[in-house]
Amino acid sequence: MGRAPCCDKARVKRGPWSPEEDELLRSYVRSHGIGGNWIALPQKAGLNRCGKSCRLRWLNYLRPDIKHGGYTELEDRIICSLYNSIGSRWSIIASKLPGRTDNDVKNYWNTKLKKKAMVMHQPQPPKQPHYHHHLGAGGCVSVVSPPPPPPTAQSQCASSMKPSPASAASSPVTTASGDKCSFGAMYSPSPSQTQATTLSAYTSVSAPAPQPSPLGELIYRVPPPTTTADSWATSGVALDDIFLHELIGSGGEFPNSNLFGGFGPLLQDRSSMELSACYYLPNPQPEMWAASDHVKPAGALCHSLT
DNA sequence: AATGAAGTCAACCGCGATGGT
DNA sequence: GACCATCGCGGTTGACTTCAT
Repeated sequence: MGRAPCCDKARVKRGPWSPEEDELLRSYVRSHGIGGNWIALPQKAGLNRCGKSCRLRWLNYLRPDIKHGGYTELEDRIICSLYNSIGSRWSIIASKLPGRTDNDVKNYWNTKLKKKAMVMHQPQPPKQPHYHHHLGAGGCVSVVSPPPPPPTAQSQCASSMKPSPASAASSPVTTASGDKCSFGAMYSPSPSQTQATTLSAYTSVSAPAPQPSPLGELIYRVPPPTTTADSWATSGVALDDIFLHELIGSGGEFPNSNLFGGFGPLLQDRSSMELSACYYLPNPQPEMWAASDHVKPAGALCHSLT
């Protein structure tokens, strides 16, 4: 037995919205607000549309602060980085991009960014350094071997081409041992790099912080690329770490406690912890691990990514 | 100019989450 | 706790546009 439809599909108009319908919805929302009930809204607004359709139209198109197209390189990086970190959680990703909607970001990823990454993706050359990871009890990793070459935008994005498990919030990379880790783990900078970049991102900027626009804050935190060519390579490395912090929340509390298995509270003390990676065990529950140093924890496993 | 392929994106669908009763 | 209505999300579809031949 199927779920009852939200409205009588035979009686409501479907398909593209006319300018008249747009104006009806816009003017109704302007004068009455949404009123907390999208299902009842169409009738009140004089629209022969399903409530869900009205909601979608408003959120994705009619809202006054919506931006369409014209994605900047920074937005590309944010999308790729967040996709690497949390997977296809478009609403979360879109929330970091003022004026962008989840639908828009999703379309942009599916039609442009993903393809770009696939085209650019090159198989790893045989002589790759092995990135040894210390696996803590929580199943997380920290890079302790010499850092890999700086990733390019393409390589960073390309890793996202691997399908994400539906329940895990990232694009996993399978290690030699069969465990999975996020791309951020693979390309975490060396301890000194991480520290320097993270410190730079959080504390070394002397200019006053901009106003609370999420994107503004990100711009503030991410060191601006010096050239177009190195833009991804220089700031992309740190982006995952920055975003993971970002996701934990400025006060240390994780905005979505389900993400990363609710490990946010462990990460409150930034001064002594380095957020190193997000690591997935065969258990699909993703977990965050904050390492206070880079010494292999007792009983930890060591991986080589091949 | 015609036509088919590929790309784009608004809109739809169905499901899980959430909140009220 | 069960039930119901609604919301919000991610995946998918299909109409339209652009490109290549």
